[in-house]
Amino acid sequence: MVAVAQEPALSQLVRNLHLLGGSASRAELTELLGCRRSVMGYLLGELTDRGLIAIDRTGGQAATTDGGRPSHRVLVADTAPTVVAAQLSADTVTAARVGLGGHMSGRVERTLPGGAVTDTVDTLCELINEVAGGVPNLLGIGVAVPSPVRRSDGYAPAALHLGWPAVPLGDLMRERLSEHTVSLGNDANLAALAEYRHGAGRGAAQLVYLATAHVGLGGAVVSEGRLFLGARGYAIEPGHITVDVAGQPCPCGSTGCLEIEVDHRGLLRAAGRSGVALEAITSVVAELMAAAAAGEPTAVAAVEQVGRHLGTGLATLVNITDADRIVLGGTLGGLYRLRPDIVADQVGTRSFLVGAGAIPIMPGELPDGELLGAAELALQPLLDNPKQVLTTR
Amino acid sequence: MVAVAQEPALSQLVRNLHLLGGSASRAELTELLGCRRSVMGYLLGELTDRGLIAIDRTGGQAATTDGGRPSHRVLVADTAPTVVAAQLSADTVTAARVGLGGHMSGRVERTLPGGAVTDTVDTLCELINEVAGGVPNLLGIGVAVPSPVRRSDGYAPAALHLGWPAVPLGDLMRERLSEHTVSLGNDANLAALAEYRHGAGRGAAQLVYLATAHVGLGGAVVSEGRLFLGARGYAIEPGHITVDVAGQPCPCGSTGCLEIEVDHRGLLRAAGRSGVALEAITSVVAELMAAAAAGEPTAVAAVEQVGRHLGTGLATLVNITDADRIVLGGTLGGLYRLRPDIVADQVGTRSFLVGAGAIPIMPGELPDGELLGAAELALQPLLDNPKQVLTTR
DNA sequence: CCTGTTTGTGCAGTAACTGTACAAAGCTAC
DNA sequence: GTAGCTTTGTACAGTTACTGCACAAACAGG
Repeated sequence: MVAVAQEPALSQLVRNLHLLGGSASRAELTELLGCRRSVMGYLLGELTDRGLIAIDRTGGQAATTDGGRPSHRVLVADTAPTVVAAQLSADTVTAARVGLGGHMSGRVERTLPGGAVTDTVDTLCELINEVAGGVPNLLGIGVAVPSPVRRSDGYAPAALHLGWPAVPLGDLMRERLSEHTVSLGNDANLAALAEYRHGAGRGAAQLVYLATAHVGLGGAVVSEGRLFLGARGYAIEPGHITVDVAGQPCPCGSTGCLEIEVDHRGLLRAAGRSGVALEAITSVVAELMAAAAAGEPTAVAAVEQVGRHLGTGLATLVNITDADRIVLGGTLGGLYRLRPDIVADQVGTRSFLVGAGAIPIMPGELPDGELLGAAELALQPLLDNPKQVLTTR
Repeated sequence: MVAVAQEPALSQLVRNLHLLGGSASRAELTELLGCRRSVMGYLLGELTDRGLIAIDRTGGQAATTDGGRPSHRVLVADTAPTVVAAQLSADTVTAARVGLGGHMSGRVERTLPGGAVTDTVDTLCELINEVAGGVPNLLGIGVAVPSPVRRSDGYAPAALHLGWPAVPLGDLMRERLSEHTVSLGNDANLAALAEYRHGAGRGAAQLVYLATAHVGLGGAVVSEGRLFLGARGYAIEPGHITVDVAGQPCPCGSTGCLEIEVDHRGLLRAAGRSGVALEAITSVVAELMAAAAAGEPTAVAAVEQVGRHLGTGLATLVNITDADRIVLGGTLGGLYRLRPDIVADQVGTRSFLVGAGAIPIMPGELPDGELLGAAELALQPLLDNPKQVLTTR
């Protein structure tokens, strides 16, 4: 209903190369951009001059040569800029290097000792500095955070699941990493972005993503290729969608909220195992999922109940967003794999205007989606405006 | 969190002129585009050559001359293309001519006789042909429809409030208006777009719009300047957000849905006046609102109850969209004017991360928002790509 | 080695701006 | 009324980012 203006060809080219994993044949790219071969020559020349790409002319292993001249291979060059991605979760911090194309290397993980906010930020930034050390052409640092994050500056107004008050997380990190550009994003948002670009969400016009991690529930929408962030960056808090009016009371004052019914504690409660200590939740949930997969009746019943509630919540999100793809991350992906029928049935019967089965539901494909998404965030300037980022020569 | 590529200057210029009502000083436009005066000269030359604008050099009534040379006035030319906007509602059809800048002329309205779908479409298209007759440079026809509309082709999967089955409305209209480009959109979406561009939603990053018309409830979101349509165009059906778990049963199977509680029938029910005939609803609601304004207790109580439910529903929408502006159209705007405190309180206390009063709520400013929005839809190609639309010379 | 197919390249050309220097138009003060 | 100031429009010579065409290169099959 509302069209868009065409975007600069160079940016399109870099984005396509990135989405193809950093390697593509020249002919393939020409096809995707819909431009002449001479234009591609000009564009590749620009990028080669700036050290972003290298071209392999040997055409040795050209897959499909229909009798014609084999196409050159376009690769991300060694001299191309790289980013460092980091993830903060309830009990660990992770960091890795990621280049254009989305390939991750040097991944390190560390257990959080707990303690004050500044201690955690210190640990996180130390890990980042370790990974960033010696990286020659570091474009920036992207960080995935398990709390709402203000888009303008990375302020975290309420990191509930970390037990934190409002924290100017962006400022704290920039103080400690002052020589680099630091961008922060909510972990569910970033995982959704990663799935959209490199995983189960590829090609969706309107992607709804939902995931459970350690505690709580995160969600995101990628709409026409862009994260739906809202005015401040706090959009899509799916936790308090009502899925069962006769359900559990929620601290928010309502009952049967999606978060309460389908997060890890909700799943354990459904299996009659309330009161598991926070530290043990991840492993107990893993056991429960294994038991359900093995057919243990209590576990199966819990999965079924949570699956129904999940489907109900998804239907509400589908009605609001008119999604054409649903991706489930974390434990929700495993849960869906066990009983796809229950989730799909709820979505089909409760969403208006959409026939049952019309919306593909799939588990997330990326084990490190949050981390990869954080890299996407840091790579964004390169994708949007390659010329500006790659200072000439 | 995700930046955008800059758009072509010519398109930006046309859009700015449109948003300024079709008349602006040259200096003002230069300031808005952030370009040099010479660039503005080039751009205006292009548009003048193509007959879109005219320049008034007399500078007679220059408002602010700080001692310098007064700026020329840029106006939409008589030779500029025009569109015809039409609106289909439950009991009437309306049409008018609209030009760049959003000025409406030749508005005509006709009562619908009822009858089969094709009769209604006939009446609508006859009215459009009347208004379109003799228009010299007709760019296209935009139509606002009180039902979901598929963005790809204008198919209406369920025009519930018209009592219609699924109808290929776009095809039916294009058959009858084959010489023109016809675009269809949902009326709430289009009213929201109009309020965003010309009314109470100006400047919002994330606008939530909600309105009641004859029967039912419509909603829309304008996100970063663009309508949030979803994959097919069916996004933001706000009618079935739960606002009162102990509320009225809804045909959808749930209870206390937003639509059931706050649409015209809900308002009348709250005032103890169920069972008003469909034809009389509009006038009886008007009476009720007048009585509430005059302080009549039953009417006031009804307004208060509906206001609370409205606020609850808005809070849910705010939590999902992270809005920074709420515009209420139709009767909801009047209701808000009567008791702004009740609505604002509910929104403030029930939306996470946002302090009370942080989100400006305002009644719609445009009495013919749907119609104006339909014009926006038809004008869109001109705004997006002026060069392509204005065939040279 | 010739043919057919597909692909890369050199180069001249163009659309869409951009920057600078300068002229024009108004107001104010003398 | 004209000099001085401010702000604004204009002419014109670049520059950037492509675009189209003609041609050469690389491979497969006969």
